Amino acid sequence: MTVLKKSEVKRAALVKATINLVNNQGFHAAPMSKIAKMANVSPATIYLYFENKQDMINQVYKEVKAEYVAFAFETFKDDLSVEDGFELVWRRMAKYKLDDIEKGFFLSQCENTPMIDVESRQEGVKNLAPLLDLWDRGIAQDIIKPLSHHLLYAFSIYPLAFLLNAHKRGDFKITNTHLNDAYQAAWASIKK
Amino acid sequence: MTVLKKSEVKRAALVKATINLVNNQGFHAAPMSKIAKMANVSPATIYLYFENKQDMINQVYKEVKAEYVAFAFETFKDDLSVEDGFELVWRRMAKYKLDDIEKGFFLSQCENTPMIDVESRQEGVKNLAPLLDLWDRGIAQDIIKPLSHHLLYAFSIYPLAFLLNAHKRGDFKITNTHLNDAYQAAWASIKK
DNA sequence: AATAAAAGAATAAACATTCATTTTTTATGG
DNA sequence: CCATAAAAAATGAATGTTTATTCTTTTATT
Repeated sequence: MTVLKKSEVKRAALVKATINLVNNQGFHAAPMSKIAKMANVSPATIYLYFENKQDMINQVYKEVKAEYVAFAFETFKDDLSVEDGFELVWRRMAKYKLDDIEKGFFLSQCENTPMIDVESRQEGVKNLAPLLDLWDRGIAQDIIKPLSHHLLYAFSIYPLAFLLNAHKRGDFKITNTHLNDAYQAAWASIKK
Repeated sequence: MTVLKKSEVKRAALVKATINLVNNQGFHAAPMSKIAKMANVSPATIYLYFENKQDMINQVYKEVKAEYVAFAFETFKDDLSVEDGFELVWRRMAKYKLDDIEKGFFLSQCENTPMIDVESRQEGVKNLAPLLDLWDRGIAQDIIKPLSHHLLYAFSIYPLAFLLNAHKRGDFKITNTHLNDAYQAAWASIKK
């Protein structure tokens, strides 16, 4: 087990508290004082780790996004077929978000709000490069529709965010069957 | 031309200002004072039309959502085939959001945040009943995959929100070709 | 003993909401 | 059609809280 320096423990608690509060109350109702309290830390301590609230939310977003994509591609190998590669990555993405609903939901929420700075968002998107490469390979091989990355993303990856929200709200329980159906729908929408 | 009572004019200006500010700064950075200024109205006037900020955002959401669905189904007829009916409604939804990007983006933003009250969200969802009926018809006729409404929505309608956001941010311009491609992808994901 | 990390209390600005007046609209009687 | 009084709508300024952030002191680490 890795031993964390004290400071890393506190920082992690702050990140976790931020995600939780933003998820459940919204950014507007997640004051620094509450975040500090939830992380068992003094408000002043936050400013040892983050410049200000905006910097905090940006850092949290970038970290979670990077972790998410790293997880999704962890077991990916270049010699997989496009279809197998896509399925693998898609399922890892789903797994990441379902195994840590809070982080998954946080990412969803960040997709649509002006909460995150433009630069941070762009940096978050950069992480997706391996997926875009995979799609390009698929397009070259005539397996995937020759569409803009935006369209491919919108129809194959983005829908997960909706399902996750419904799941977290309790409107809808994502079962294994649903997950399989969802994967089929994702693939059907982008395959040639 | 319908003549509006003075009050309806002011209320409409407030709604518009709210949508604009929430879209561009986020709920947390849309103070009542700014909303009032943008609507050319005194802050106190807001409270003649809305109970408080939360009530305001809920009302705005419900109104826009109702208008959106009404528009989408305006030209719908029960005697259309499932496929034609779906295409019609899908395209009307896209048209509504593209013709009024601000409202369209506002709706997208509302899908993922705890900004809107649970009850208001549920009321907004109720409007979609005709679409769910259409899907059920399609399922009964073996034209549409027998999936949960949540899945059908996630893959066929929800992706528009992503495209609209990218469009509004300037990352991506939705052309007619894109729109056709998007419709094809939407249909491919839900058709049997 | 020196340095770094953390804390609680203090500060100043921003905020949602209300209050006391003023302006505008509506209704009424000549 | 007008004058005017009552009612409604709208306002700017005030209120009391809440907020992000900083300051000074205390505690922990080196």
